[in-house]
Amino acid sequence: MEIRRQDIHNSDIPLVCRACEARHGGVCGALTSEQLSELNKHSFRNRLETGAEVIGQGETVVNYSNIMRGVVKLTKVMADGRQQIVGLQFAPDFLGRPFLEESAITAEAATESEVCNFPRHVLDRLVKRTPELEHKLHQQALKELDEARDWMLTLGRKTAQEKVASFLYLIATHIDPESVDRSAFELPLSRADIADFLGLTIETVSRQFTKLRKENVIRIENNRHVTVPDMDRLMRYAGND
Amino acid sequence: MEIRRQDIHNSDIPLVCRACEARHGGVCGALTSEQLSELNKHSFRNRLETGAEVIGQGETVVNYSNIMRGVVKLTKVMADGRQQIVGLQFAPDFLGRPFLEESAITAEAATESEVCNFPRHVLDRLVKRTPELEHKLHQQALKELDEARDWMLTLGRKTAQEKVASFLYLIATHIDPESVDRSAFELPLSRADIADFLGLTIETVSRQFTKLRKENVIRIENNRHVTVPDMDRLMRYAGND
DNA sequence: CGGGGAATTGATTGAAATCAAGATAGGTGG
DNA sequence: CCACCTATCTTGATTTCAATCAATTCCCCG
Repeated sequence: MEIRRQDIHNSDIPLVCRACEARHGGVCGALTSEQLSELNKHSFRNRLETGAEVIGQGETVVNYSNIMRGVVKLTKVMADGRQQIVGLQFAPDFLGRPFLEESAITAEAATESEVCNFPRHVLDRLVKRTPELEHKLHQQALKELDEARDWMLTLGRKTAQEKVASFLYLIATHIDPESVDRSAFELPLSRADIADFLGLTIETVSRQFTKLRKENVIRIENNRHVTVPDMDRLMRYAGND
Repeated sequence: MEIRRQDIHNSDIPLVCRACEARHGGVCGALTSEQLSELNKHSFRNRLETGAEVIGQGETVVNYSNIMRGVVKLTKVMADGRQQIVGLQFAPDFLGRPFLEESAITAEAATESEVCNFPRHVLDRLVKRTPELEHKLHQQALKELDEARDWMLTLGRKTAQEKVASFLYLIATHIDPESVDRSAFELPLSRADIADFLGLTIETVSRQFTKLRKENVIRIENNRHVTVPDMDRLMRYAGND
């Protein structure tokens, strides 16, 4: 039996939006089909190779984006090159800092990705007229704030082993929100990126992976493919209760 | 010559709100005098001793607050007692996590403080009807997110000396937003709190204070009173370009 | 003036960084 | 299809910065 979608006038919804996740979990869900059409006139989608920069620290924001596929990392760099990843964004997250001209962070594709972009001023205008849209953006900002504060505890107080386990747990629970089986996944980040996310060096990350592997907390194949036999055990290694 | 205030019907504004900072920099600025009166019917102010808890990690949120005076610290604790301060809030900041039943953090007074509380459901209702209020809350969430991410770089990548200098710089620039002279101030946190904010131990914090003092970056009197002869120099010690 | 928590200082240990080789894997061209 | 090349990752040896352990010393308060 076929389920009828809630969209009454499905045909009014732009073709490219129909299958887009951002319309369900993401900010576009706050828009009427007319608004979606309007926004769509000014939007464009593009594919990002791994490492491709969406926006750089200190640059002027011209576009906001929705992540349609892939993982985007948000980084901050110090003058001498020390780097910290301050956030990871997964589809269908909104990408951008509303109400600020200049970006305080760099956003770049951690994996091969696909994003949907719209000019800043177009969305800003739409936000002013659409309380429901501002509410969605507000909700996402609060979610990111919760995540940032969780990570501050990890950065400030956890051991290297707990940090690496925390990272694996984070990826297991975020990489594919639809999947029931979270025990097998591909790491979206290189060892260098993981180190920058955890405030560690590549070598320390590698050593902790080896230790977790030897203690059968995880299995690793081909550097990137991870299997977790017991998720609760991983959580305990992460120091989460 | 006297300047006329922008409030047309100043007499309609609740007495306790008239002098309150939150009406200017804070969220109450988004409200009409009628809304302010309505909210005021359900609000109550109270004084907090140093260390007094506003809300505990895992507890149900019944009130939101505005900080009228003082400094409030937001902390997260691990099961074994390790603690991390994940945010500092200064007057006239809004205190609370909209749209969530349960608090993920503990909020407690870092200094003797004064807050204005309103029931969660009253403000939640008001937010739904007042886009301008949600906008204010959204702005504050984004500000806190920016600050959290700045601090993640500090926690993940800075040395103990840079961390302590970063803390001093943060306090110098936040403690009294009105003050032109930011070179002398009282520390709102004990050494233990500073350690929990920086992801260090008390001893390391103390040693770094001593080092900064010996290198004439700061002067300290009576443990809490700090003078900064050259703010740019402090900023360099903090690793901020 | 004396008691007690907070802060400093000192000695030592330890976890992660750094320095330095190797091993593995993914990609390219013969 | 295989050999080679180069990135990426792992492993090992050593150093270093901050944690830990242990006394004092300093203030604030009664």
